[in-house]
Amino acid sequence: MMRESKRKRLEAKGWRVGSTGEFLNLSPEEAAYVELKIKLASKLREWRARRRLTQGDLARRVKSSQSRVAKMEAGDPSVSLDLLIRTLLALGASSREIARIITSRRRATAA
Amino acid sequence: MMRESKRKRLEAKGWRVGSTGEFLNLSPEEAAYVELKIKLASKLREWRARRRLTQGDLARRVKSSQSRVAKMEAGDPSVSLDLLIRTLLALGASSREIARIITSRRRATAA
DNA sequence: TGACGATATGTCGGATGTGACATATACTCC
DNA sequence: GGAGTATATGTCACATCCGACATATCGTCA
Repeated sequence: MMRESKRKRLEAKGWRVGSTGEFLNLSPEEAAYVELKIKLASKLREWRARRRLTQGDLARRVKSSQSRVAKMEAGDPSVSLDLLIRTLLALGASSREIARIITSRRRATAA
Repeated sequence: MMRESKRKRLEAKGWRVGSTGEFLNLSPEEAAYVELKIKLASKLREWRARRRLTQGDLARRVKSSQSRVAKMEAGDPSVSLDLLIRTLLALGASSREIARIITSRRRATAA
């Protein structure tokens, strides 16, 4: 399956700003994939912020590294849905909560 | 993150039969991960069966191969959540539908 | 200003995942 | 029994992902 090729063009910049660029040349499923990732990513950051943990703390908890956590929270292309979901599960999220995250409407990022 | 190590012991056989072996030595999040995978996997098979497509047909549609589709539908350890979700998205599933699958209660496999 | 703590970005070696192919198994229908 | 079609299983080369490390950027406090 393709995907990463097109993704690359994205990460050059942008796509965190608006509403996840359908205005860019993403196929519907690519857009949906990125949307999903961003939702999980920002939920993860939210979770961590609420408990006032540093990325390093969180990393230790799920046996990862600070840099990878940063990438997770940024929805970096090098992070898979798989890792995001496993991480949330490792933090005790239930499948119901995961589902809620997935259906949630994404709140505007910054102003 | 560990995971695959333990998983290996599973695939020797079993784990498709009962209720996804908490009776095996899986940590809660590992169990949840496998559960999730199985739900998506069986939904995929269901989707395909309903349209009376062969695995080969489906594979062509999502640019994969018959064997990988078989593995996806079997929830094989070599298949990531990522691939399962991307495939469902590629088949036109909405995030809402994905979420529904995730929360769904799994029906008994065979008798 | 500088020092400090937190987060971001870049890179790399090794681990996992992926499509493809070969082959095995299963199930008709003749 | 064989032929034909579908699905399962094993393997492999190549791609992608991962944790780790180094380093850069940012924010705050003195």
